[in-house]
Amino acid sequence: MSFDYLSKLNIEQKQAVETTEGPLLILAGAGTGKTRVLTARFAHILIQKLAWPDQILAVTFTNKAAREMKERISSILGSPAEGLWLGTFHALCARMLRRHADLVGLNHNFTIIDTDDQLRLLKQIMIASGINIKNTPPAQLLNQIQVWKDQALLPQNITSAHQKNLSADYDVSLYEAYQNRLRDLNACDFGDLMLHMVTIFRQHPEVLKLYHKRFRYILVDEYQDTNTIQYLWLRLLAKRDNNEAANIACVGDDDQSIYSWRGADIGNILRFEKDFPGARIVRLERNYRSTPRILAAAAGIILHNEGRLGKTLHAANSSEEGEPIHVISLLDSDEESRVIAQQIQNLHKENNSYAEMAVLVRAGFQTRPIEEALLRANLPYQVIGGLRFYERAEIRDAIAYLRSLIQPQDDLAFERIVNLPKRGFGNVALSKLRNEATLRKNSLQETLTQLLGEKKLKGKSADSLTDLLDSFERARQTLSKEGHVVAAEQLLERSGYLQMWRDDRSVEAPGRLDNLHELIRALADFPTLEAFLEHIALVMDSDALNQNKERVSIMTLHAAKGLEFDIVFLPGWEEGIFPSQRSLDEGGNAALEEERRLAYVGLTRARKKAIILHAASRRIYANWQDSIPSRFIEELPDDLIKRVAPKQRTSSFGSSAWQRMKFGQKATSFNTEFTPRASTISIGKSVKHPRFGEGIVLDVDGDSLLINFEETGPKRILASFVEIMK
DNA sequence: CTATCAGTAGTTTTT
DNA sequence: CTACTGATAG
Repeated sequence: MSFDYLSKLNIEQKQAVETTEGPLLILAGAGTGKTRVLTARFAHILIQKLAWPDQILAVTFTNKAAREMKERISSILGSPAEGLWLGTFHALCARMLRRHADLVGLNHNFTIIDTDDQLRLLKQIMIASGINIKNTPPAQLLNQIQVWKDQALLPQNITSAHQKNLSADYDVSLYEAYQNRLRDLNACDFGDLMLHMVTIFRQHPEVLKLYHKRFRYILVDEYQDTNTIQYLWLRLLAKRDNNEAANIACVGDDDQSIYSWRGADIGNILRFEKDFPGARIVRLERNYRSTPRILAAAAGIILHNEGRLGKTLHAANSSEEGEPIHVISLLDSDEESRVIAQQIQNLHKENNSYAEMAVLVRAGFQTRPIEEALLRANLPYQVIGGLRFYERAEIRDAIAYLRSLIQPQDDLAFERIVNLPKRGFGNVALSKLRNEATLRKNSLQETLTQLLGEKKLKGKSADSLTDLLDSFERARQTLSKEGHVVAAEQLLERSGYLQMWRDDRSVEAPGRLDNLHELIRALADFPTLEAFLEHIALVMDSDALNQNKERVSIMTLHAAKGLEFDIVFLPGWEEGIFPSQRSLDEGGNAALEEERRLAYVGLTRARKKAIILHAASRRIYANWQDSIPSRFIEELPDDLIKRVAPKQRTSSFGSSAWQRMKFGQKATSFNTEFTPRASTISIGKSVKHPRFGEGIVLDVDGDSLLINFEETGPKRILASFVEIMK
């Protein structure tokens, strides 16, 4: 057998692959071939026959990473990799929990509920215990419960020390009540998937032993992002009774730990050698992605952090230094967006593909002005992140219908759709039904069926509810006869849910209908509704669809981790924005270091070119705010950057703000083709825009024109994007 | 029960 | 500015 997976590896990578026995920490810097090593290691263990496929546990954080790994393993092996224990922490825990559910009082077919359901449930519990929801928001407690769960804390483990972030109005008994209610509903929230498994491992050593026997090798991706419970879960699985060294290999990069606010504990990776005595450490420092200049700039920033394991990236292909990092200083945030659009346009003319450019922002609100600028310049873009397919309201509604169909006792799902479309059954009636259901110790759906049978409900609402229940009944029959796809479609149709959107005259309605049809289509990819629901509960990503599109990507720095682009724009490098004020206020120096790691992540996304921008004045919501350049700009080594500033303008723009800019005096002439043509354009002229068509100029403000378009009405457009008509 | 309005808050979010 | 929530009127 000759599998050519080792020859492509460098010496450190090879070492990481071939050191199969004992604990191993692979410190893999950005762009050093981490995924390649992980998959090669996996394949190596199989090919050397050190273990069977089902004796390796491979854990990732994202479904995307799991999918990628699976594909690459298959391609090394030359056959599809089946039966692997490869997946996200949550997916793997769900798989285990289905086998041992009874040990925590659940049935094996438990439902995994989403955030909406969690909140609704907790709200009900709080109202039931007479708490004023207005003063004590359920969301706050829910958040705390999640934090507790991430720390592996059960209700009985909560002490006053764990509650100091929470007002006294939130009693711990609420957490207990929430857990009890979940158990009664045969449901789990996301945190429970891990919490229950850790609980089971701790209370039932015989179960843990099963997995000890099974897993000979453990691989963990993104170890720097593990939180306490994930760490405990791993340690329980890795540490054996006889103190024999576990074959656990963790890959991570302490410099890319950016999720502490979600409970990720950078200490886990820093502590690795202590946790696993005799651990070996392999550093991957050869970067195959970026130019030496970009790497040096990133290094210059991250050097300011303390408490690192220490690691320096070297460019593997260092024949050319590469371009300096551009730092563009601008007057205001509007100009920032315009310059980004302008530069994208220029770079595209120089044969750079849109798909190889990305704009990485610190926070979501920064995307809108950039989107607008790209839209005006008629440049193709996509915003990554935001609402994912399965988070859209109509999809969640449809899912609630499907859950109610196969699990009539799923009250949370039923509540969501009982009055959707409107069936004259609002909050008042719903809480009456809830009370009645509690009395009868029955599900909402069953209780409603009984009440209708007893003729306890009358009028229009009784009719439409009878219709609803009838739709469920018929769909259940269809399910057994014609399969789940037909049944699902029939249910959504007969219940009037699809019609509700057809009747909706809003602009979003057609899109929502499309999504619903897409959902029905996707059902065919799964053998059963149960399999489909499990998939969407755990595999909520949909970015597999968006690849290879010839578009500029706009996303947050967090969302960009793991991705790479030729050219990366980094706007908003201003104190208060990046580093984020809120972060600094709440987390002090630790938070500043995390912000700095974010900057490091941002820069190392770029292969060839990184462009940092900052503005002296930024529009935040309604008003303008002055801002000074980010300290991270000052931390960049001077010889690696090139400062670029627009021409000093004579227009009415705030020159006082400009004066306050730290780099104002250094500002050189703006050297891109950013040429306002306002001089030739005046009020009353007819102009033509590639996207909006023809219009009349109503107002001129510098290079920004107010144009009344024939088709779309007045819009603000950059002068360079329109043509003057004779 | 539903529609409308006023008031409020507004980092990051792999599952 | 806007998107979401809760209270109030119809």
